[in-house]
Amino acid sequence: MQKNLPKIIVILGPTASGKSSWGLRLAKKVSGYIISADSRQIYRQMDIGTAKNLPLQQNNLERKVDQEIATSSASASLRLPPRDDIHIPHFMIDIVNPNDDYNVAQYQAKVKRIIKSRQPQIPFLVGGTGLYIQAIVDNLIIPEVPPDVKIRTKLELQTNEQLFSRLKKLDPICAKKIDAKNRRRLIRALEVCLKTDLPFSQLRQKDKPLFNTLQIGISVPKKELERKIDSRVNDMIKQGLIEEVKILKKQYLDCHSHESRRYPVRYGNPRLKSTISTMDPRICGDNNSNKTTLKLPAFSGIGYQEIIQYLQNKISLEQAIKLIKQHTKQYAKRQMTWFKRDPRIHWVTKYAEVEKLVKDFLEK
RNA sequence: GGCCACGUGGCGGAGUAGCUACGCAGCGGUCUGCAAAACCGUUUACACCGGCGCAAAUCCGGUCGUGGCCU
Repeated sequence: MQKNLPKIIVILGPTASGKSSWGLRLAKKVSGYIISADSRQIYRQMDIGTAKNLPLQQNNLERKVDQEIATSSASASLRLPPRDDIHIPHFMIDIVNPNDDYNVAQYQAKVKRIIKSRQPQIPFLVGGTGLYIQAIVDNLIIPEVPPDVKIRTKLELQTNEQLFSRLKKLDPICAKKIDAKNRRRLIRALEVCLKTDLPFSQLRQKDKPLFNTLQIGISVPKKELERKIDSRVNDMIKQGLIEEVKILKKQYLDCHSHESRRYPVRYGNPRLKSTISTMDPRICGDNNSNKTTLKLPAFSGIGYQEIIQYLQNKISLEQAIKLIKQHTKQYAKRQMTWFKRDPRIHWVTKYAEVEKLVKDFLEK
């Protein structure tokens, strides 16, 4: 344990493992607060599909408490006895609109600021987006090269092979490690090389850690997790996911009022003749273009893509629900693949274990 | 009962004699400005029995099964 570094506690795990409720319980216990580490809860209006219910309850609580304070005298409210429904502040939820771009760099910067401003209160970083968590825990130095439309537009014209051989020249080390067929990564690597005249591989570094971190992973047996996912998805439908998506679709995807995209998008392999390339993929989500629809990052979220397909009459509701469940399970698996490689994570199965870990960590 | 068609891996779906189809799912993995994304690797098959052929998922015969039409 490094001296003098602020402490943070990370609660991670696959979707539906129960992170939010454990995080909330812990935060109440030690009067901490919560920072969501979830790349989808960032978006406003996407509540049901991103399982935001707990944080939203907390927000409502906040309003309620505010009202109580407003209606009672200040001194009286300060003396209110401790109650179970105390409000725990939640951060990094509802911070941009669904048609905004968002990324790790922005996330990292903002979270650092929040933690700093709240010291010495204990933050609980709760979520399942591995990269976002890593950006904070390992203090990743993300090359300060924001996405550049011009460069990306040009690069989008080339095939994977062309991109790769170019990268090989500019940054052989990076070329060795990169997925040669992953255009998104190829383009970013080239973008950084071209803008900085430095190899991307040299810029990807970790800075000195900013925090003393306790990472807790919630371990749920596979079968049980699958059950939880199934029932969570059923609940989402009951809670009105379809209605939520309808509203979003109408507002952001149907043929009206949208600014042009910040960067161009090409679908599929440019060598194939079926490839479509366009500068504004948000054109009319409806005609045969589910891919187009999905180009708004927020709408690539599980639960949203499938319901949109359903609303476009491409699949039945049953199929949509089945797909949501399937995709969620696949996602959970990917999350585990990511987390597995970090040996610092303490995997636990029972809440009592977590409480002990936290207690020991805070006493150190 | 008769006639016709079809029977390929968990599912979809090519292949009509000699070489891994493929897609999805499953399983494993990658990950530094879109990460619930993007990408990579990979297991499982030719209904059954017999025949012709150097060689059969592929041709012939039969058995079983499925679907359709007819009586």
